[in-house]
Amino acid sequence: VSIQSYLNRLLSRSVLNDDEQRAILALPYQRLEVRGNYDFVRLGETVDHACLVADGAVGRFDQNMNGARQITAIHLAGDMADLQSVVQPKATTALQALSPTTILRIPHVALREATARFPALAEALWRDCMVDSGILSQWVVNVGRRDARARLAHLLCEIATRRGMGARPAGVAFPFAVTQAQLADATGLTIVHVNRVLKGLRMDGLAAVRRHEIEISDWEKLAEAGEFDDTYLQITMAPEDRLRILPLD
Amino acid sequence: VSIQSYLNRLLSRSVLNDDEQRAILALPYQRLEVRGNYDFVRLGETVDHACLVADGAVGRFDQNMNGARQITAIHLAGDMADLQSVVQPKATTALQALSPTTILRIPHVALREATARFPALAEALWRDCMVDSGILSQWVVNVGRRDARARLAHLLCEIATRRGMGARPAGVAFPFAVTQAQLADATGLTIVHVNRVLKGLRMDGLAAVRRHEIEISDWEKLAEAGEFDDTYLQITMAPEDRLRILPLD
DNA sequence: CGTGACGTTGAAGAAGGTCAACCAATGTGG
DNA sequence: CCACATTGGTTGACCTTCTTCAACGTCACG
Repeated sequence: VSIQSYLNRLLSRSVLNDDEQRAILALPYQRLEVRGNYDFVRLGETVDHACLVADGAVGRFDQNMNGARQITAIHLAGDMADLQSVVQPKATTALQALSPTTILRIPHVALREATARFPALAEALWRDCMVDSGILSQWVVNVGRRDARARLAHLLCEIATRRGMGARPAGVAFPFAVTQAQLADATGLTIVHVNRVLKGLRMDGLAAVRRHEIEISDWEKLAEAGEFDDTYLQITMAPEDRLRILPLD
Repeated sequence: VSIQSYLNRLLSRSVLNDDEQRAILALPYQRLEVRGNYDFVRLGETVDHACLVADGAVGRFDQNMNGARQITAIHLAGDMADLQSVVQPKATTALQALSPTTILRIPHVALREATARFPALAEALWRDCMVDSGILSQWVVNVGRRDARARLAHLLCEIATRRGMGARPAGVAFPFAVTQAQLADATGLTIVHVNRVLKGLRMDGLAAVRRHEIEISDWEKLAEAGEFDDTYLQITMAPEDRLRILPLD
């Protein structure tokens, strides 16, 4: 996974001309391998680069004052984990690799040059940030208004859909390394309870989370249990709905 | 409250030159009076204007499939309630007035013209969206990792601080109309439990929520109970920390 | 082949939800 | 100006969900 996949992602929601697309592909970066559970962006740190997840997964970690951790976002391969740092370089949350992860660090300077030269790129990046914001908003609903089983089912559906593995008639399994502790931090539950609820989902034949993969056994039932509706992810946007405010030259 | 207050808000975090400031102040708008509990932006609707809250308060409403409602953001006078609609005109959540509210509707066309002419304005607006996103992120921590008392205390501290009423040594009261049902929707609790917890806060002399005002009796204790730290609001940003990526001409 | 990280299970208790009733304030039509 | 309806606030009794604590199992890796 490289910059091309991020460009594809931008193009799935925004319209960019050839020059603009080339400007994205020409962005310089520095490859960084990060081990699991490592904070590669710390709270309060001022960063001069944005982090594109090339492989693995990244969690955005907040915590309350008793040290109880809360994951407020998960970024998968192809996602820009802290695009907002371009306009807000001081990190308000920490970024931690959930498993061994490859990061492409893209200097802010390069992004700023590109957006200054091509305002439509600024627009596309701003839009990308807003999609993340919409996901965050659903996250609030998830922890605020769903019980444990629905929370976990919803989270699994979201991850599967974002990995392109959602809504299959038959069961699927895809590689994804996540611990029960991380699921607990993402759903606002305790590890013990996550364990019990996962057992329930497994027993009922909805889904199984194993050490290195997630298996969705019955998408229909899982989506129903998690009250999942994928529109908020804005993943399958019809070409005519893709946007550009600025003229195409 | 008018456009000037929104400009002030932008200037508290971004650097804008005179022309850019004038462009903001010159934005056209249409005034709209909205009664409490009225959805003035509905889910799925495509809007062609952004809503600046001139007076009153607005909630961003999501809901799960059982109809349980969750407020994912509260916008106060001086806030732009759906700035993200400029780059994403299809509403992913509903906006509802929490009490009788005055909205200034600013046409997207005007905002787009302004940002196309002055890219630094696009930057400032993008940044403003990201501040809201940071608040949203804390909202996840609030509902995910704090008990009922802390959630309510935190919410009251946030509202007070955003109204410029935070961190006073003596007690203060400020006008703010919110029902216990709305507080329940914002904190992911039930009305009954909100009632009991508010009673506790009142009895312990921390704060009192009345029909038309909120009284903060003891800021110190309330902030402690809510684990409140206002940095995430980015309200008091030193002038030298205010940002501009683009050159100042 | 030990050691640490992760997963699993049981028992007990606390936080919060549910149901149901009642009260207080405001607003409206006759 | 009053009868009545409506909305919002308050309280008690009971029950469910989730947490806490504590122990033990299991897998991977040096």
